[in-house]
Amino acid sequence: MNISAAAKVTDLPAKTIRYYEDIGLIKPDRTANGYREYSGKDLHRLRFLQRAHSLGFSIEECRLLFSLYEDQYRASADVKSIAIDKIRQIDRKLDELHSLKVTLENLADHCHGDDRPDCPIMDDLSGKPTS
Amino acid sequence: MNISAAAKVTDLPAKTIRYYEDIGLIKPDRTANGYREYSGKDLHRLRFLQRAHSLGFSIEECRLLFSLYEDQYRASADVKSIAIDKIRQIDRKLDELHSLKVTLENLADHCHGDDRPDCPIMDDLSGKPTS
DNA sequence: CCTTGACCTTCCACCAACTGGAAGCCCTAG
DNA sequence: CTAGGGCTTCCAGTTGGTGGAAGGTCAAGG
Repeated sequence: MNISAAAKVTDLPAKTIRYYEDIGLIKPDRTANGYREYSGKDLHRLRFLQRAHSLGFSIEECRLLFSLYEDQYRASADVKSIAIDKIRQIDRKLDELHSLKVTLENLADHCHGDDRPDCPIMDDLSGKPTS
Repeated sequence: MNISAAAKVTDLPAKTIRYYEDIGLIKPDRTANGYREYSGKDLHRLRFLQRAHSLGFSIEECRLLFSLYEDQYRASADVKSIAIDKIRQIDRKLDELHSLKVTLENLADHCHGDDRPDCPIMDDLSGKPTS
């Protein structure tokens, strides 16, 4: 299977698949003319990477997860702890975004939003003390 | 005021301030020896940028916001619509992170997390149908 | 006067995770 | 035989900086 077909079945852009090869995540065979040839194993690996990445794991985390996947004796606890870590990272990001949102909403709520120039959002950004 | 003092009062790393100059966000004077010299106006501008950026606005959005800030006749509605847009972006990101979290939590909850190798997280990543 | 150390300057490289595009080979259909 | 599409490589750009090297400047201490 060549790269564009592999791209279709794995739901990854061809460019990304080449990039994954650059950084050593996958090493497909080559046909006589130099084209990349993806085996079933390669496709499985790419799908694994696609799923892990879409779950928010970084490339390096995906690399680690796949090496754990290939190690048939690894403890499930090792995998679980990575997932738990990722959940904590997501929680921190959620908190941060939530407080940003609250701040912005407060500012926007106090801005009348018409064609007059006075604007509490600008006052805040420019460091004017809140009245 | 030289760059390290400016860094202190604006809560921005000196490197970042130089970077902001590179991309045209600020143009401090230079003293005879070539050192950057930050005026009160410059500091105000840097603080504006720092606050806007910490509220989640991108560099280009900060640039836009500052040009609106300098336009004393702009309508507050123009500023408000940028803030509302940003709030919507944050909402989308919150939704996305939340569903990631739910998915990961489901996977982690079903993983016994001990020293045995079988692991539902891996099963999911490798495309094994959920039992 | 000289040295030392803390500044400052510029420039270049690097991070993640791709994406776009150019130049050029390959293959097939008409 | 040519046109198109797909494939290859390589280079540059994205965002928002960060780290470091090489070298100029300045003030204090001996």
